[in-house]
Amino acid sequence: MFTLAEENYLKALFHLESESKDGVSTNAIALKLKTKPSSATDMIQKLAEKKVVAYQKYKGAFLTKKGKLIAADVIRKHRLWEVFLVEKLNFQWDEVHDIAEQLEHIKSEELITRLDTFLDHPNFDPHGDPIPDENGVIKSSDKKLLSELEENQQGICVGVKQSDSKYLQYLDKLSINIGSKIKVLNVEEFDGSKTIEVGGKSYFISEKSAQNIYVIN
Amino acid sequence: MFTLAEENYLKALFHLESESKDGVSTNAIALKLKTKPSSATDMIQKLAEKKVVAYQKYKGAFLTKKGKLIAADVIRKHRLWEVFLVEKLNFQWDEVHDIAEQLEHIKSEELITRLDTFLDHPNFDPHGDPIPDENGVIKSSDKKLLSELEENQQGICVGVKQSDSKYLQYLDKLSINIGSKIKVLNVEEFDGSKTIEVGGKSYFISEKSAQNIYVIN
DNA sequence: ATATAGTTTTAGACAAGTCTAAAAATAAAA
DNA sequence: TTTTATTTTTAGACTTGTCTAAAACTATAT
Repeated sequence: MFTLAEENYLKALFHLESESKDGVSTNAIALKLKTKPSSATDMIQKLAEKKVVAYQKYKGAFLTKKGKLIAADVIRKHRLWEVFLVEKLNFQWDEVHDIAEQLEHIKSEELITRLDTFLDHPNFDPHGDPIPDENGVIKSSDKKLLSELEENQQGICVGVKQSDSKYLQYLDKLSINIGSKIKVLNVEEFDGSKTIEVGGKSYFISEKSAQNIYVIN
Repeated sequence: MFTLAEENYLKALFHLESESKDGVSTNAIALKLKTKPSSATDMIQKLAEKKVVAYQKYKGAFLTKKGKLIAADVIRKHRLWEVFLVEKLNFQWDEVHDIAEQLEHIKSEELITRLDTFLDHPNFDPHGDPIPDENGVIKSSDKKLLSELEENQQGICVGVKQSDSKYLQYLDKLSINIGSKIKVLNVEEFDGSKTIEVGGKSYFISEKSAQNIYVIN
């Protein structure tokens, strides 16, 4: 069983690993977790003893297979709770992170199994990030930007890149939501703006705006 | 802001106060929280400094007005989460306590407000215990046992006293659930057994069984 | 009223997780 | 290749919440 602090370190390591090829420096971890490098060193050494992290002094750390599983499980919980908060409690996409950060540490396999079922086994969280399955496997997603779609292509909205309230309200006007099917009817060559179809109606969207919306297709 | 441990002490105190007129002994608190009396003393002293507990050495402790509010809030969260677990995730009444024990410490006013709305502002948890409102006020409940009802009286099931799986399955057969309207058609004098009407059908229930079901009317 | 039993508090220790300050190792620059 | 700068680790201290053992208080019984 892992403590809250341990889980947070594993999660941070998981995210940092995917960004940098080499081992992750204790400094980078400290930065991510808003703590001091000395604290990170302490914890990484502890996690190394527990065999969830591989670590050599001054050489950085990375997750072992076991560590990756635990981290993926925490991330799974986090993202499932985010879906719950948005879909069921009507939070906006940008309001849920801090709450999910707490909920992800609730200990109960059964709870997550049932939550997953209740939410109808979602594959993506409200930010468009994939939700690992029960075995920690992350479906390699075809997540791309709406701006990358060409004429007559379509995709399902899985999230947004940056999400401030005003922008979300704008999306509401276009009836774009998670799960919305978006079809590109027309692309304007000179500025990349698009005409799209959402829910039977057509709308106009600028290239800049389309670069902020994630879709899978 | 109160820590998880502090919240648990306040909650324990809240429950213990309602059982005994005098101040609550540190021993009783330790017993309830499965810790040692010395630990309880330490914590009570700390809470006294924070003005949420009134405490005199060797004389026991009780909650101040402020302490009561905080305790009621934790209990509110606990019970709302229990309703969620049972009504939405289909847990059984006896499986939810430990999970709610964790969920009750999640910090977010907004979350609880929305959860309350999502659950349609329930007044009772699955065990029939009343849910304090946003101001910590507990509706004085008319909770009684089904066995106390007389002929032609009726009540709404708000929970059970003891709940093992087998018993819950038995209740399912009688289509008794939280919120079920139960009408007493007939009471057998010599053994207290009853004929009741639930959902348009009539069933037979023993006195012993009726003593296990909470209703309000 | 005094000895005894039971309860409650204090004192000191420990584990987890953090911090600061100083030492050690690595990387960069002259 | 030295020197200098930067990164990383160690050492020691602090906080929270717990514990054990001992001391202080209260209640009980003779």
